[in-house]
Amino acid sequence: MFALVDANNMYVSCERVFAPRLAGRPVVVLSSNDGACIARSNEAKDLGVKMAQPWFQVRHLERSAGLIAVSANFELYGDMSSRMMAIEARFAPRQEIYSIDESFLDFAGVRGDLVAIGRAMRADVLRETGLPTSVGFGLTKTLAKLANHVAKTADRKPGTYPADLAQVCNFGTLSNNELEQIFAATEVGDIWGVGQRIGARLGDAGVRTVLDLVRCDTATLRKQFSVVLEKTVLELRGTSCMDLDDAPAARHQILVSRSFGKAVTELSGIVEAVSEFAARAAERLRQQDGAAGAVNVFFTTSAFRQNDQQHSASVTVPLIRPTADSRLLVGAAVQAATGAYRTGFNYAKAGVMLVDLQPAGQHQGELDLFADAEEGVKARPRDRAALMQAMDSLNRRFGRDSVRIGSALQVSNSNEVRSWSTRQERRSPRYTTRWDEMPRVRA
DNA sequence: TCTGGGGTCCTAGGACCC
DNA sequence: TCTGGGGTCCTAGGACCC
Repeated sequence: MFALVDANNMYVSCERVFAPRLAGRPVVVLSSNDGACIARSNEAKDLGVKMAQPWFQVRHLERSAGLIAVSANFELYGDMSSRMMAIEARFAPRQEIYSIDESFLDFAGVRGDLVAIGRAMRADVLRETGLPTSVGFGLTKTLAKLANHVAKTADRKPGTYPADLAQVCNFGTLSNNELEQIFAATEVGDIWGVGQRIGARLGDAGVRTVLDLVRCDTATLRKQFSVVLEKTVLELRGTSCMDLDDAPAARHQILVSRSFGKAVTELSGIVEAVSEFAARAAERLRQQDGAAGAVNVFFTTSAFRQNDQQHSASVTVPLIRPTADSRLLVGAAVQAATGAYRTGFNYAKAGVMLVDLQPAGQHQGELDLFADAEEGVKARPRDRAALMQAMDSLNRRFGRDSVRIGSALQVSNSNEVRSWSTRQERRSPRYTTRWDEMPRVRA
């Protein structure tokens, strides 16, 4: 038996823990540049705010409906997430952390009333972190996801599903008949693995509810759609096709990308941004003890600005050998950006992707063959690793960017506000991860 | 004026090989 | 006129997730 536990409106709930004035109010959390709504409280959903909806489209609700918007504070959310995950892990032998606000738990072999266990887990998470959660139990991961959807919806919109399934929903206790009624009341698009495109195509074929879908012939689905959809249907019928993954492998790619706060036209701005993104990606690469075989750099104009000439560049630079050295990775990114840059465009977004990732130190044998080819970076591998380690630990201790790669600083002084950097005008303090931003209690 | 930032998996088709 | 066949590997793109 699997459980899927997730926080309700995670980002908004995190903000509410430290700002009680947000309780009961319509609240949205905004993406970088305060561009779009990436989380909504139930009250904001009721006002009709859609996921990923541009802020300028709903901004009028600030005055007319008391909508409150805050900038995303990912440092806070990440820390709250790890606290929540640790509590959930106490309740089952195995846990897969699926996203910042969701984990699957494997209850195989656990005895007792699962609904009672689910309620106890909710209560612990709420008491220890302040975050409200929903819990769904099912024979497969897809069913657990659906049970979770039922738990949340029964709580939020009474009438859709039986009221006693609110907050904690265990499909294991339902009869076939009851389960069919739930399937019939759920649209295919609400299923894990069916998005907009597939949902629309299924709709065209007359398959609208989950009940319609589970009655389809799997071989036909496989032929007309994909094995992914076939697996989804098998899982809905109770045949487990997806295992719990409690030992996540290292990432296959590392991406750092950002929309600019203001359009960038000069090469210098692109180079600055790309340098910083590459340095940030390299940090993450070293965290997983990996090395990158190639660096991809892209930058693009905005398709939303229809009067602008459009241009997208994407260049991949292979490295002489896999590395996690920020200097080499930043160098490669700058080289790629310089080569692909074209003058006369309003660039709106850029990114750096590290690809061909592999465990660090796999290529020890061939090292010195190529040493001279890495221009400007003269260091033996061991010195190189030590230097990067020192840089990472200084940055951890004294704050991000205490030590940086030179080329990221060449163009503009680090103290001045760079034109491309993102705007976040409404960010809350990082209450749980910065000493100087901790909440204060007045006696 | 203003439109997120990460990831994963699968598939089709081309390059290449014998 | 007729112009092999089967396999692997890689990449780009599409779909999905939160």
